[in-house]
Amino acid sequence: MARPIHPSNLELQALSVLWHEGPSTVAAVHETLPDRKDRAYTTVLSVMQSLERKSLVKRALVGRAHVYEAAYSQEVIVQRATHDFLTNAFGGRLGEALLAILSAGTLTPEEKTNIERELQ
Amino acid sequence: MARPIHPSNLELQALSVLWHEGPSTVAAVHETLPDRKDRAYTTVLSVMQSLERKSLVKRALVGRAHVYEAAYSQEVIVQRATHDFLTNAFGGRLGEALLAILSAGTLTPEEKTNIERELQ
DNA sequence: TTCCGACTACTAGTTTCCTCGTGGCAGCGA
DNA sequence: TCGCTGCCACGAGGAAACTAGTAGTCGGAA
Repeated sequence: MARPIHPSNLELQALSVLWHEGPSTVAAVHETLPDRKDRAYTTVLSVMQSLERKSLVKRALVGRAHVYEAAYSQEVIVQRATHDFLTNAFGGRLGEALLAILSAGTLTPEEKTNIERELQ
Repeated sequence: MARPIHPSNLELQALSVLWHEGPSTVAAVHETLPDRKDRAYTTVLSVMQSLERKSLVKRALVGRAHVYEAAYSQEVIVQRATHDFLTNAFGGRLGEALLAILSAGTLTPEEKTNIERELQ
């Protein structure tokens, strides 16, 4: 069982909640999913269970609720997803991808300086 | 007819071939798909047919072969895919996404200056 | 004790992808 | 004319992904 298995899009969303909010209950993830789509509680629960099956999250009992925690860092998981995205949408052309992302929104000044530093 | 429908990953790859190589036959796309996975000719054919069903490509008969051409520009289609990627993998955080892409490969100097210009 | 609310386990249906095989047609070379 | 080759239409099948309902458990309130 080795390598972290590729999470699906919705699973990725759930993971991104865990990375940014820390360990969370199903209910908390349900509230926080970034695409804000209306979903049943049990739908999110199923996603979390699927993540657990893939060993992408760990689970702990806290009080009556189960608290889920990402098992791998964002860097590790997202690297693969990024590579796929690059290949699928841009045929691997980094430059095009960066421009597309830049035009998808705006950066805070400090993000901007981060990027500029990274460019060197 | 409305909105261009969301292409799947493989469909996106096929489109990226059309955008970069221009109008192409199924055989040409088959050769050129960026992930270089081994696939049957008919698999790629199916993908192209699916794209046509979604009106994402146009088809013309040239000699005995059908030549496919993207019906929408890369910008239009990729914008949506980029937004989804951003939401799914980064909860919408542009900065993180940019850093992830930067660390996925290297830029040519001219891409680099393009990006820097865009940053302003 | 009993009942209610919060949670999870289990299960299942639908849809979309991805994959490819089969068969048919048209042209070309012998 | 016959057969081969290249190309497409059609359709099928399996695997995920996404969705959600139902039933069961457990703790706490009444």
